[in-house]
Amino acid sequence: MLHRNKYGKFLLNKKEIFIFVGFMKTHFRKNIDSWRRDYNREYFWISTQDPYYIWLRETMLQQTRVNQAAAYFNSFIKSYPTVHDLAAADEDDIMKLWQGLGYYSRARNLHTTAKHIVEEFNGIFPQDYDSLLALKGIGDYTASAIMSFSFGKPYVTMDGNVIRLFARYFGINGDVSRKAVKDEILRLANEMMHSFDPSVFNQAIMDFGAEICKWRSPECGNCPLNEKCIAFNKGIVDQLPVKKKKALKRKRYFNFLVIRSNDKFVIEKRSDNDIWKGLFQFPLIESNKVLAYEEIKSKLTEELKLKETDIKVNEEHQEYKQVLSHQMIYARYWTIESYKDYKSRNCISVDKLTLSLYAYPKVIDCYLKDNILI
DNA sequence: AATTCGGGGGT
DNA sequence: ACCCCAGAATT
Repeated sequence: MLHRNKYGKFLLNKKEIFIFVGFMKTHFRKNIDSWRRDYNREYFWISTQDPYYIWLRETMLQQTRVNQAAAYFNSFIKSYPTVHDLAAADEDDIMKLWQGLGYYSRARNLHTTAKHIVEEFNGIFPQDYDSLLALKGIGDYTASAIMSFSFGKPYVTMDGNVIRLFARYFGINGDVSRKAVKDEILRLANEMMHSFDPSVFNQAIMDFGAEICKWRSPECGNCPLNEKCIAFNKGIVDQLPVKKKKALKRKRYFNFLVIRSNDKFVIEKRSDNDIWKGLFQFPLIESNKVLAYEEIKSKLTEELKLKETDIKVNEEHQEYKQVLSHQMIYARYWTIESYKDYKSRNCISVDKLTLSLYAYPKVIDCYLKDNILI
């Protein structure tokens, strides 16, 4: 059935491909079904089809491991048991509860969409894909998750696990960051789902990707799909899926000014379209290199308009490094004794005892825990 | 299509 | 070091 073309690749005519893929589909469906029947993954969240819970859970799981999101999910449903509670919440409180989970636009979009559902839809989630997709923070994956897990409709949740599983099983060697390649995988997955319970199928393929068809050291030896898995039979499992290399990280130097007078501290909310939008920090001077003591002192008068007679700057050598997906943050801290209340930029003055009520990025939270709140 | 949004964890 | 993670929004 298989013969080679002049490039050495296997070539099939249309009819042969149809039959070949048909065999693979039957094999996949049969074996993924028997696998998931024996499989029992422990989940930390309650078993439910409530779209509010599904939406919240799937939003937290975007680019986030199950184990990392679980505790956050539980604290959210405790503080905000319904979409009405979330809609009525103070955004700073939501951010505080989200602190540490990352991708903070998710938390802001969560609030926006909760308010939208309460005000426009009387608290009822829309039950069609396009209406869900139109909501802030809901993309293809999350819309499909709500459609299948809450409403039992046949939409494939094509996450990283599913892309990896299908790229390997069908030996797809196109760059999976390209839309055409993802569309092809989605088409195959949709055919596979046919006549399955959509929620069972989605759960099965995502669990399978996470537990068996793992990125590194996948369990091909025990894999119930290995008989027809193209990547396995060609010995190229570790080469799939194909993805473009990541860009280099930008380096940024953050000089935080810990301004205190008596037991008051100055913090400000990040509002630019930049990392950590909506979180609080100490007043910041950013630079493209490490700044020396004298340079900091001159910037204080320039950028923060602090008078030298009103302050006393203490040298601080501690540095925290924070690695993000696209940036390296080198954070330094300068303690400043201020003899007057500092009021400038969008700063607020906060008592030491209430500092912990605000949401901070990790570099600030760690500094507070190590040096202030001890 | 490419880039940018965190932070934790595996290899 | 490097890459991934139950992705989405923006440019």
